[in-house]
Amino acid sequence: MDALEPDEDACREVLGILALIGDKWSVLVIGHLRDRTVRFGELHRAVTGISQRMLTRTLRQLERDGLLTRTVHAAVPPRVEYALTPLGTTLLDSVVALGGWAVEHRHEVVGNRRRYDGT
Amino acid sequence: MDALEPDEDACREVLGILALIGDKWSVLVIGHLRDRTVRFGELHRAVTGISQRMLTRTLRQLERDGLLTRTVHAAVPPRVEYALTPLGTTLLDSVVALGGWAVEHRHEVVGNRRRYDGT
DNA sequence: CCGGATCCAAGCCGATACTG
DNA sequence: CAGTATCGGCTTGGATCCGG
Repeated sequence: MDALEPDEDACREVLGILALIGDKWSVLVIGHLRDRTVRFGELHRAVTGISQRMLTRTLRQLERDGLLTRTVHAAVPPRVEYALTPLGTTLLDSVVALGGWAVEHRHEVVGNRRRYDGT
Repeated sequence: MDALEPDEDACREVLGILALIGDKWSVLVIGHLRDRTVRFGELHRAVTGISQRMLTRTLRQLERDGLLTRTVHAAVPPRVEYALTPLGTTLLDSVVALGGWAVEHRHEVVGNRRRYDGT
């Protein structure tokens, strides 16, 4: 694992960031913010199956990491908008690149699984 | 999310594969198999903190996906060796690439977190 | 409209003990 | 040596109700 361990405890940081990529909701949310600014309710409808709770938690974490911004417009009704930061955009690009691997090899992988399960 | 949704249900497959990357143990195990063939006990010692149970489960899943091979040498004492398949190697390359993003931006991310938590 | 707070079920994961 | 089996704690995530 040397390539992922420049020094000893950087490893935890890197793994923590990779875990972000592995999180289903994070990826979907980031994907939906690719080019636009999106409101909370809009995301709630767009990301199929996410609960309000999980959407809030996911957005908070991504905001904490500086991957997106949260802007509250004081008004009635309330209006909260989310958008990717430049940092978030670079991450999205990298994730899409890795997603390319998944798209390329997904048939191979599911084929392997079926063969393994059949055996 | 169009780039990750070539068609409707491919999305689940791709997300499932991305989840693999998010799995701490999978990444560490794959990393240790980069260039060598490794025995079970050797992995157990190399991957710090992993339990026997988790190592077995992780290896089984990676084998199921066709990312590594498991070869049993009938002998006493038993001897089981694990090695990356070509498919596994291509995944490792992609993961290392994404790990590059994490290494590049990790200070920025943890800085953001500290600022957020401080506020 | 946005999201915090609470309750509760499901599943993960480590520790431990036991087999071929 | 390389696992499997079982148990118990703990996290995770959905549902629901409530507040700004």
